[in-house]
Amino acid sequence: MDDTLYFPPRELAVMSILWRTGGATVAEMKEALEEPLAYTTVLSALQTLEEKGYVMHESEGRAYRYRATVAAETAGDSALARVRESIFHGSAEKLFAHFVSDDRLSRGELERMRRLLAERLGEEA
Amino acid sequence: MDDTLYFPPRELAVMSILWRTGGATVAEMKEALEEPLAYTTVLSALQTLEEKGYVMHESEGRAYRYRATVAAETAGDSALARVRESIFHGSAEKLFAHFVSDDRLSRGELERMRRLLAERLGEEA
DNA sequence: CCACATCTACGGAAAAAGCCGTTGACAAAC
DNA sequence: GTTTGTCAACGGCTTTTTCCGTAGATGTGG
Repeated sequence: MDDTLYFPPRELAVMSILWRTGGATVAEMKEALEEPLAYTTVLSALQTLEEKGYVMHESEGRAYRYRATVAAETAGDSALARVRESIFHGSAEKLFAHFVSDDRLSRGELERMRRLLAERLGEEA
Repeated sequence: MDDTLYFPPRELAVMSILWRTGGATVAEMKEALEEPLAYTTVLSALQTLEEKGYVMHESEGRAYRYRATVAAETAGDSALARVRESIFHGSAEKLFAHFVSDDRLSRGELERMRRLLAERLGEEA
């Protein structure tokens, strides 16, 4: 079993909306997507994802409501591991260093991160 | 100009080796890749990447030596932004929280991260 | 009942990604 | 000089991804 979750760009965009909303009909999905796509294009994407097992659907009135079957956190694990491995030479610290060097991070964000890290270090005592 | 760098799985594996080594011939690349691929398969991957402008080559003896034209850090920016956007609802803190919750992080790693973060917060004074 | 809107299923085209065999160039080994 | 090994170029095939039109089902308003 390969636990490596991988989503190509468009499929990731679809999953992203499912994670945000908790579930969506095709029409809602089409609306939520940045790019204007045909209705059937959106449906196809969802059906492809369903075939792969990353999505399921249930009837809601006359339409289907689609939901993710994998948690965003799980996908996050996989994605971060891949980024660490492939781009930061397997080093979590390198990834972290690069992550916090981003100018766009506000002081508030950084301080909340510090608090989180302190808690994480504390709990380990 | 679309500054979004995206590498499908195999191409990412190739880029990863170029970032690690600083450059590689086809034979070296073939050797370095996990999976056993035909020589021409590896060459094709490099040529595809070159066509996209992510890689260049120079002659070295009778062979070519390939190098990345994009820095790993640049690809890292792009990848982390995508992960943050798509999976962690655009929140750097959520990404961070998830990142540090990983059990496999050692105390030493966590402490070095704390130091990095402290420096980052200090320099902003 | 009929037109209209909304929905899924199905099929298929086009492009990207992945994979490799064959070919011909070239040099080193014999 | 001929064989052998290593190299890049090229073309071709398969699978995956992306995209959409058509068809058929079903409900709604007139």
